[in-house]
Amino acid sequence: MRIGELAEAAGTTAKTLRFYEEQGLLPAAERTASGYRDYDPEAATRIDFIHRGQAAGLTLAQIKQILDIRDGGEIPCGHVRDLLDVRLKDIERQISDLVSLRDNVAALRDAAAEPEPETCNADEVCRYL
Amino acid sequence: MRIGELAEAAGTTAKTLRFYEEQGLLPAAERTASGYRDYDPEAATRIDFIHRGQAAGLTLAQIKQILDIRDGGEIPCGHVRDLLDVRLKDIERQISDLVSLRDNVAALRDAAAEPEPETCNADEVCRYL
DNA sequence: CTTGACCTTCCCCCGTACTGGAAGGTCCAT
DNA sequence: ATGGACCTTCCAGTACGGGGGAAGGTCAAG
Repeated sequence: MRIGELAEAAGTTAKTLRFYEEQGLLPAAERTASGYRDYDPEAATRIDFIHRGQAAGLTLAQIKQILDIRDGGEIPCGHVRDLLDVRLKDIERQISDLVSLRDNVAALRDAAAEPEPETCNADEVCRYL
Repeated sequence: MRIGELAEAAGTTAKTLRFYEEQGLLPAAERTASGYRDYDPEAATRIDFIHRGQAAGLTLAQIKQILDIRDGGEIPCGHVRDLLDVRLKDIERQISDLVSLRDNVAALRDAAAEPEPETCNADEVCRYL
């Protein structure tokens, strides 16, 4: 099948598939006599996997690591678990950072809710920030 | 004072200050006869304000909006409040997105905690993702 | 007078995951 | 044979906040 068909089947674009190939996430496709990429319909499975990885917040580089292990004939379960573990800790850290930020921003906004401009002085630009 | 001194006083780098000037966050400094930027030590206050804005998660473009209002002789309280309001909603959305993601990733990781590689098949790359 | 630290402008580079567009070739139907 | 939809490669740009380094000028100390 051609790149456009595969892209539609996998819910993405031809442009993105060429990009994935360039990044090493998809193997170089076979070519027709005229140079068109000719895909096995099963390639869609691999693209689905990439999408699942993205949904889990993995970067393309991390997804590529998993794919490389699998392509090397090994079973990537262990690495997947490690990546998920690291990713989970990272997400937790992001959440707690954002929660702190939310509290700070909320406090600032509340202070700014009833502004008393006359107490502002130009030196500090805005006393509510 | 020279750009390097100001940078150190404000906890940043000369490079960043030139960048801020280029972006319109800092007014063009006066120049010495030989072309060196010559700052008023009070410029540090403005840089501190930029840092406070960044700490509140505002972009440089948003901080510039506030600065422009202040530089226009108006009081930016209202705009600051609006920006903080929008920022707060955005942070809350990010938090709830991340919480959902955390739950999904945690479930995947737990499933991968005791892998049964024999039940994996190459077609799906990794059944734990 | 020289050395070293500082300054100037300039343009390119980082990561992330694409997207847009130009210039040209191909496939299929009419 | 012609039109339109598709394909190819390559180059550039997006948002964000800077960083790296070259080529050259300047300043103060020794």
